Amino acid sequence: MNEMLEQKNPRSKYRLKRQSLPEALADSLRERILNGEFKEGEPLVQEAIATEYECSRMPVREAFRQLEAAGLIVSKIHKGAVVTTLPSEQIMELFELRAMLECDILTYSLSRMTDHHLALSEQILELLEDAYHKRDIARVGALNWEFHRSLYVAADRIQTLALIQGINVQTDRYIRLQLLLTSAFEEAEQEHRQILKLCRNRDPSVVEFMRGHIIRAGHNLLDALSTRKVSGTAA
Amino acid sequence: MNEMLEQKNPRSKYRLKRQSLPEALADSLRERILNGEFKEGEPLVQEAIATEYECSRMPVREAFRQLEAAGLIVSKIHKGAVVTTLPSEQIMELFELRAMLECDILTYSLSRMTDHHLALSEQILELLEDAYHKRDIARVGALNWEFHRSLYVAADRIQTLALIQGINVQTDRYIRLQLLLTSAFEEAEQEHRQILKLCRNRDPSVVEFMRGHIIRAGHNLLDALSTRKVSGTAA
DNA sequence: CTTATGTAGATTGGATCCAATCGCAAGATG
DNA sequence: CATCTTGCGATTGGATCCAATCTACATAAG
Repeated sequence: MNEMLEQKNPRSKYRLKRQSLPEALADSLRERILNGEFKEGEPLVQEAIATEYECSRMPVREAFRQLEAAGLIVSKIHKGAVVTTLPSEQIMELFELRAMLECDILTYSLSRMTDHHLALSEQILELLEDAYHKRDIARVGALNWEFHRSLYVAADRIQTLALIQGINVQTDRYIRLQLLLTSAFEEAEQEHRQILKLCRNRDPSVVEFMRGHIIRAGHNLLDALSTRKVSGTAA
Repeated sequence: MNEMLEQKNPRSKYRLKRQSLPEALADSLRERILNGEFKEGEPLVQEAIATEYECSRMPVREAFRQLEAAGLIVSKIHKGAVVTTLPSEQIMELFELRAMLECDILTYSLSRMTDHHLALSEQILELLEDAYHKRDIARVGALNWEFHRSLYVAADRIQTLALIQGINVQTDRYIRLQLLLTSAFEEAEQEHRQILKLCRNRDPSVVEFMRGHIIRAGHNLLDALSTRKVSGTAA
C-alpha cells in the first residue's frame, strides 16, 4: 500500500477503495509505461516492483497479467516480463484501426449527440488545451483520449468503445513520445476545435475529418520516430 | 496438473510444455465457457476450480485475470467471478465489429494470397465441413475461426488480426449455441465455399460477400436467441 | 410481522515459503 | 584456444497460511 497508488474513478463521488491492489498496481504501472518511465524492451522484475510498492510479489503478478492482456508487456515463462516494443508498421496499423473504428462510432454518435454531450466535450477540450500549454504531457495524453471518448459516448456502442479504448492505451504511449519530440500537436489542437464545431452542426463531414486527423497523427508520429531513430543510432 | 489440461500449439511440432499453468488453465476454462459448460451468469469459485484441476488457487486467480481481460468473465472484489452475459444489442455489435474489421483485413489479404495460402484454407474448410457433419460443436467453433483466420494471415496485419481474434473468442460462444439451436449453419457452409472460390479468383466482391456472411450470421443468431428466450420463459 | 443487527461460515485477497528454471561465469576437456 | 559442462545466484512459478470481506441466517427490537 504505497502513496503512489491513487484510487481511480474520480467522477463517481462516493466510490472509494473499490479497487483491488492488483488493479491499482496495473493502473500505476500502465501509467509509468505510458510515461516512458519504463522504456521499450526494459525488463520488469517482480521483486523490484513489489518492494517499491511495499507489497508482496503476488499482486504484482496479477497486475502483470492485466498489462500483458492490454499488450503493454510480454512475459515468457520463467524469464519475466519486458515492455513491448512495436515495429513502426504495427504502430501505423494501430492508428489505422483507430481511424476505422472511431469513424464508425462517430457516425453512430453524431445523430445522437445532445447539447449536454457537446458541452462536456468542450469542457474537456479546454482542459486539454490548458494542459498542453502547460506542457503537462501525461495530462495531455489522458485528456486527448477523454476528448475523443466524449464524442463517442452518445453512440451507446459499448463493445466498440471498449475496443477503441484498448487501442488508445497503446497509441497513448507514442503520442506522449511525440509531444516530447515535435510540435505537431499544434495542428492537432486546431483540428480538435474544428471537430467540435462540425459536431455542433451535426455535419457528417466530421467523420472524414476525424479520419484525416487520426491518420495524420500517425504519420507525424512515424516521422518523428524515424528521425529520432537515426539521431539515436548516430549518438 | 490434471489430465484435462492439454498443451496447445499443435502446429509447432516440438513445442510442448511451454505454457505456464495459469495459461493452460485459462485455455481450458475458456474452452469450457465457450462450450456452455459454464453458463452465463454462473459464478466461478476459485476453490472449486482449483480442486478440480488439482492445483492451488493461485494459478486459478491468474487465469481469471486473463479471462476477465478477454471479456469472458467479470470479477468484483471480494465477490468472485461470474461468466459474462451480454445483451443482444452488444452481441450484434460484436458481429458488426467483426464484419468491419474482417472486411478490412480481407481487402489487404486478397492481393497477397498465394496458392499455398488458399490450399491451407481449403484443407481447413474440409476439416470444418467434416466436423459439422459429425456434429462436433466445439471443433466446428474452433475450425470456423481457423478458416476465417487462414484467409487473413496473408494480410500481415498483426494488430488487426489480434483484435479480430479477441472478438471471435466472444462470438464463438454464441456461434456454438446457435449450432445447437438451429440449422442456419447449412447456408454458412455454402457461403464458406463461395468465399474460398471468390478468393481463388482474387475477386474483390468477396469483401462485400464476407460482410454479408458475418452480418447474416449475427442476425440468424439473434433470431435463434430470441425464440429460445420466449420458449425458455414459457417453460 | 417487518426491519435492524450481529454472528458464523464461506470465499476472496495478500503474504510468506519452497521448488523449478534460467543466465552466466568458472573450469574442464578436446 | 574453442567448446562443452557444471554449479551458483537470481528470478519466476506454485503451495500454503493468515487476514479481510461478504452472505446468510438467526435473533431481537420496533
